[in-house]
Amino acid sequence: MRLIRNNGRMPGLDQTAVRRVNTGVVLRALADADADVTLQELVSATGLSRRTIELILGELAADGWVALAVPTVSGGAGRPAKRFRFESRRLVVAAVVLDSHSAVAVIADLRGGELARAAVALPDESRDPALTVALASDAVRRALAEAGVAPERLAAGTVAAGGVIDARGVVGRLVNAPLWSGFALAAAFEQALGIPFAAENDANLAALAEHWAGASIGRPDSAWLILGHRTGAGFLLGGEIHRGPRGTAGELVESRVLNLHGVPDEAIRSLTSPIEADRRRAREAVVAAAAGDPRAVSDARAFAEQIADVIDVLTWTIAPETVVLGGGLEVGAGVLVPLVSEFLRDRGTPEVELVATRLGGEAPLVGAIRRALVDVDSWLYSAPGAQPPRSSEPSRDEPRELRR
Amino acid sequence: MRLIRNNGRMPGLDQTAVRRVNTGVVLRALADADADVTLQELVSATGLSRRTIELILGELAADGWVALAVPTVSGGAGRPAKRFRFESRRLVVAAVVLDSHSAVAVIADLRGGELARAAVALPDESRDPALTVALASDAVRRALAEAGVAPERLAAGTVAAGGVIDARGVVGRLVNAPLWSGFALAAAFEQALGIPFAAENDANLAALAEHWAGASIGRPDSAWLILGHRTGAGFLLGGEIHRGPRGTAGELVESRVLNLHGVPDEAIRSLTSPIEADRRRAREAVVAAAAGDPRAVSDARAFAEQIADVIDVLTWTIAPETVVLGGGLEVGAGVLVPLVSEFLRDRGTPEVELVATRLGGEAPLVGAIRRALVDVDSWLYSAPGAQPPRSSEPSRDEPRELRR
DNA sequence: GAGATAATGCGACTTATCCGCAATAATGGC
DNA sequence: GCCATTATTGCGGATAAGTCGCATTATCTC
Repeated sequence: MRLIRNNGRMPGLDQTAVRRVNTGVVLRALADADADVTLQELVSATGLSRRTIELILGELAADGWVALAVPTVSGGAGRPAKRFRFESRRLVVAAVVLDSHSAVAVIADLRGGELARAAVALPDESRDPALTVALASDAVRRALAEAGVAPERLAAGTVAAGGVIDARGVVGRLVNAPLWSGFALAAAFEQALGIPFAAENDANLAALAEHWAGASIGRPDSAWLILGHRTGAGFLLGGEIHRGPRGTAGELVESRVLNLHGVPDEAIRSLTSPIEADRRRAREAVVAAAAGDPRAVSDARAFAEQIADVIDVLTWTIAPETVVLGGGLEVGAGVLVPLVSEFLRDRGTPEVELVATRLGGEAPLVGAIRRALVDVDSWLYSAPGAQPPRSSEPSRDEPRELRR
Repeated sequence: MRLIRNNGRMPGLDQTAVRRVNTGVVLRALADADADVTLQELVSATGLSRRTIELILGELAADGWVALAVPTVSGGAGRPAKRFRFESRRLVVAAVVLDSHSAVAVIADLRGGELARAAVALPDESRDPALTVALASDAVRRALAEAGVAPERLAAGTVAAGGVIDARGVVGRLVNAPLWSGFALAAAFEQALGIPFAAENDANLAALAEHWAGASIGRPDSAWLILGHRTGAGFLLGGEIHRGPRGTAGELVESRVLNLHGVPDEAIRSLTSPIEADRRRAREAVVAAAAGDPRAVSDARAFAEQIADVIDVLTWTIAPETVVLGGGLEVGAGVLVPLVSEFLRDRGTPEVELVATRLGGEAPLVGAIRRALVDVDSWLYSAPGAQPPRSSEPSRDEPRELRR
């Protein structure tokens, strides 16, 4: 007699849910604080009573999430308040960035701070997914060792790569690497490292990074755009990556209608080239355009017009509030932004904020860190019904109230 | 000493929050049930104990949200269970659809069922926003009276209109109606009727409607598309309307890059015309194409190619899982869908589900009902920290535990 | 060293959930 | 028609977790 549908909807709550949520709220407040905090500060931040916070802190301290800070020198009169410190290395995450020639692995703490980094060259053009994952996983382990963190503390990871990657971390099509098509990239890293792993398009992660700690802070609807030698976009909607059901969102270069393939040979387009010599020539073209050299200005205008066309299309579809020029374009932003804005005005495109990346080439890596942290957050901080990671529990003395 | 940021994050919970949430869970289970339900059924649907549900039902009944159903004839042995009925008319919502010639107002109950409808002709081409709102509000009041519902029970409303409308219900640009530019449409209805009102683009509401009760059920990432005489799209991402910060998402016709203005004169394009004679000719063209008439087939192919081009662009940006052909196109779906699919294959566009509207011309209206219900849901069913409507409380005996 | 000040530690009270027993109201066989 | 069977109801009591407030404690200032 199934008269009532309850398709995965929220189940009823009991008191223990309250404690679960409140524990998360307190932990989050601690993690977000700039410095060690007092009970009073937690009271005003969470709205909970001091007594409750006291009890929760007791449990958190017993499980190693917080520690009493050294009895710092106090300011005013009265009994000095205890200060509590969030143990941001209680767990760490891994970020991996793959390109055709190398892999970089970074270990970061729960606040996103980088603890260690390791790089590895990938066999020239071998393009073997399994080998790549093996080498990159080794790099993660080396970085972990260098950071001096026990492997059990590694809670989650994210790998950034080019091309179409769907929500389950399966590669759709990698430019120039047919062997990767259909490869379960995220699952391969999960297998190799024994922790939950996500795989995401690098432009999407760059967009996430800029929103977290870059040029689009406070702009939850933004796009990260690269054009020229490479072409792609990453979209953030409501602060979350928008990849679409098959991961195709952002791979503008694949559209034969938009036709961004036929790349003319203006030097300025090579700002996004992976080859240093090309990039140097492109930078020279930017300087020349800035100086008013007619040929360089004409080239820059042609490039800017193509950028404006793409932004116009984005405005009537994805409708970002902000567009971040990334992947090398930031070098030419001084010349390009005014030109692009002019073309947009000509087309009657509604105003869009146009800014240059602030994270530069680090953007995909920073985004991968952030992405992994979001995964951890989802089970670490409250959220009734959240699930702890599947593979390996980070530690035996996991706090009970966070377990289920 | 603001060391802790708590920018609108979730505050701590106390026990009353549990009751608030559980009350909402029970109410939602009641509302979602197909028929009157027993306590046992609520237990299995919510996971709460019978005792708790009993207490909550007592409060809900006292406040008029549920009633004891007639002691229906029972089936098996044992004491027959009481059956509870959700009072779906405890509150109602209003949906208004504006086009250039008329306004339609509908009153619907909390399950979305239509209770009454009223229409009004708008003065020919007068295009006065204030007058339009006044006439449409009168239609709402007439429908309310016809439904026999006390005005205090009207909880929220939504108005559907063409053009760019931002998240606060301000009109950006209405095709052929410059007087409307910048008009605060939602606020005008709020003023006139004294209840929270939303204003949304009609294509966006159509997309919402198809997902709720039409062709894209179970497809939270979908697009509703219309091309030809009229051109526009509505996007649903994660089950919610995606309009972009300025409401520009979906107004593809505005893009000079996509250039969907220059409408050739193939008869089949007039499927989306507001003029009945044009539509009849278009339907004849569809029949002719289906019969193999060379000229008609050629026209249909040209139209299908343009549709395919738009879908290709959407795939690499919005990336819908499903595209619903609406606003008259459903008539030609039999002819158009295969042709569009063929063009998409040619372009290498990843597979997209392509379906015809199931709600037809009612889609924007149904979407407006749904949109208003979503507003009500947000404060009616649980959600700690939810706000009741601003303007007029629906009734004096509002349940206490739902108030704050 | 005394007073002022602010944080801590803890007991008492409240809210809301869950558990389980006894009472209740139908059905159906004899 | 009566009684056993059965599922539901009604309600008292235990438990979890949050709030309030008083007495205590630790530090600074004069």
